[in-house]
Amino acid sequence: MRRDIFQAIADPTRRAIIGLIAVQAMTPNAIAEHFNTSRQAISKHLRILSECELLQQEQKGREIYYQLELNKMKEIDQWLAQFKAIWENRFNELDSILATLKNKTDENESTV
Amino acid sequence: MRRDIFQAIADPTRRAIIGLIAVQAMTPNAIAEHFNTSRQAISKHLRILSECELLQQEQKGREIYYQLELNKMKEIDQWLAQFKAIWENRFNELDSILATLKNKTDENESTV
DNA sequence: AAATTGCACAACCAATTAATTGCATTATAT
DNA sequence: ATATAATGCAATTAATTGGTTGTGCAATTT
Repeated sequence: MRRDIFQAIADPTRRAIIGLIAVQAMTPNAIAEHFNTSRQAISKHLRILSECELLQQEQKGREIYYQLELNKMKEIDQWLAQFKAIWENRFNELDSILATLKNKTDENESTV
Repeated sequence: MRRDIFQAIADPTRRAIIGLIAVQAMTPNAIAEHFNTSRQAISKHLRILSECELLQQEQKGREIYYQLELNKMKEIDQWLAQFKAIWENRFNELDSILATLKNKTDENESTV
């Protein structure tokens, strides 16, 4: 059982669940109403998300309200950060290339 | 065959490959040297990444240089944006709560 | 107290995955 | 021309996944 956040968000149903409970806490039944699978299947997804520490849960009588643990989501952002660094860097490089080209053009124009 | 970027990054080996070729273009053999699996296994991962449009490739003789298509990586960032919006919002809420508390305290202090 | 509701867990099953081994193909070196 | 190197593709296999149905348990409702 690999069980990390990247595997958690690999499944489209789980991503949809994450989207739902990011906004407000919901019970498994309420979540299941948004999909055309069984409540048990949703329960399984919730267990996986839970094992990845992506869920906060609050028991209220026989109902359990699940909500997204937003802090855990930041781990994805942290992984992405290294690539963001690269693409912003490339963008800057492109920028300076364009600037150089523009200067060249300006020089040529001024000599015409 | 689901084949989206989230499924692509679910596999730890693929994430490692992505990390490698983000910096510089590499051939399958060169990539495979970083792992203790067969070259064919890496080739398969590359195909999956390619099907997700995560790769740029450049043929040089019999070698193929693969590099990461950074723009595609931004799709993950775009998906994350909705949650970022929420967590920044929560942070602001917390901020204002703290501010309110502080004001209350100040008031109390001033009355003492 | 009995029926119902909300939930988790277990057993099972089909589909998918990631890996391996064994080719085939094209480009380079001898 | 022939051997070798770099790569992709196909078949096979074991493990994992995502789903289903069935069961049990605790909290409500009647």
